[in-house]
Amino acid sequence: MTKQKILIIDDDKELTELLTEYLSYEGFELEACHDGVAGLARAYDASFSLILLDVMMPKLNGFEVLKALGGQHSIPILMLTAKGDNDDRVRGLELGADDYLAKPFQHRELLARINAILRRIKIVKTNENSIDNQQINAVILDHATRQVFCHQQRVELTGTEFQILDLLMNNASQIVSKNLISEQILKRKLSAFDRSIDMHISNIRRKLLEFSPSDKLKTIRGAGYIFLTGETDGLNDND
Amino acid sequence: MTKQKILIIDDDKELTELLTEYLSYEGFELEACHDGVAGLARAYDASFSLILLDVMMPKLNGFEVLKALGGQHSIPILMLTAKGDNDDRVRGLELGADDYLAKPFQHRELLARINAILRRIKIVKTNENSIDNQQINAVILDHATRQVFCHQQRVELTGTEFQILDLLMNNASQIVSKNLISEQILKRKLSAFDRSIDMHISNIRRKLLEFSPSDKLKTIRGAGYIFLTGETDGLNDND
DNA sequence: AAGGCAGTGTAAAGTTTATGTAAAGGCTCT
DNA sequence: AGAGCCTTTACATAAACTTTACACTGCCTT
Repeated sequence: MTKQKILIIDDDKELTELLTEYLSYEGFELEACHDGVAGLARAYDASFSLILLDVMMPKLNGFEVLKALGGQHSIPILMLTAKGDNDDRVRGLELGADDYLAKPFQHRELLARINAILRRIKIVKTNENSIDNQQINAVILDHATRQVFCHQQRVELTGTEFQILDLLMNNASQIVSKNLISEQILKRKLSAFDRSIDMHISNIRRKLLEFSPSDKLKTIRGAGYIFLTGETDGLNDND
Repeated sequence: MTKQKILIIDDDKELTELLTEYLSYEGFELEACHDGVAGLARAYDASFSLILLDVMMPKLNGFEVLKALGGQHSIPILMLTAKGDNDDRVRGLELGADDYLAKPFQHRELLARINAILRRIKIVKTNENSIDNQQINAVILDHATRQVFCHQQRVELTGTEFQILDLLMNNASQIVSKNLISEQILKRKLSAFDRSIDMHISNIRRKLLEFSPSDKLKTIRGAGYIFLTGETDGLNDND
């Protein structure tokens, strides 16, 4: 997966530099704004995974930024503040912040809180997309018995092949990157010349094609693979 | 919506009663367990929306319960503890807790934190089910499947072309410089006689024109390109 | 107004990179 | 040791990207 981007909105440049260095080291991509107005403008960029928002700032303070974004903002917000009193925390949370950390804080705690928020989002997204026993495009995947059928005929898949097909079917019609497959199924980072995934895909393709005339796995060069739903969803390139 | 259920795991019966009363009043349905083993057993009931987990408990402490549930548990967990020290908090968060609140706490802060977690989950679920497409000037860009449509017809773009079009559409009606395109998409500085961007633009133009009579990419000599919105936004000088 | 120049459009050639797959190698379990 | 599975190697192929080359366009200079 690509690096997750974090937006820091804080007028303390020394702090933003420190955090940028620390969080970059932890694998995030950082961008800093030094006042509320600039920060608010950037906060609409959906490519950010999380926003670190200071309360005390020139032009527009943290609470005002929160209000402007509205309670339903889709990017999670972690508030940072010098004042750590209870009412302040509650106010921030009620205005839509996801968490609240009082300065000074230890970097490790900030990281843990960031990860907690991102982890929860990831879990929710994963659960939202997974179904237990599904049939798509003549392929049936039975989790209980770990069997796969294609056009009512049994297909013999290995464990890894089953998991990859499962992942692809859970995200049918959507691109699934090799990177994701590697991390989710093979439990390792995808390294430069690793061809394992290509091989597994190749094998799944071959086995499914034994019982079906059409290739159900579409390659998106440079991006990943898609399990085709079979409805003419615009994915077939010859209609 | 039906009432959301919260599971409290805490051996302090006085506290659980207080919380039960308070949170019931706030519209939640409560259930309490008074030791780790009983709590762990109930924690697998997916009908709970959230778990309040005490650290200091007989039989199995909060950290052990967390570990047993694993980092990917689908029910969010808010830890409660008498010890509020940093290491403890970080440990809890790293083990999979979503938040951490030190006793004694004000009921209102607990409620705010509970709501913050539940709100985030709701937002993510809502977003996940809504499609993340944008349509401008008869061009639709679908991020999930990485497909592009122009006047309802599929346009085959390469990865780089897709990214450039995405960038341009995200800044529709605004000038996007070649420099920016080069740095954002091609990940390199734009050098003197580099014509790559011109080529990509040319290809995107050609592909879109197959399905549309009007050119959607306007060249601003010496400055960059603009994705036209189609409304007469003052950018079209000849139609 | 003519000429020159830098920026742009695009076809075509050249280069790089990603992918498909057979085959060999290696690991693990029995 | 054998079977089964996963990974690596190797090579062919296809796709994408960049460079080259030349025509054209708009703008500035003279």
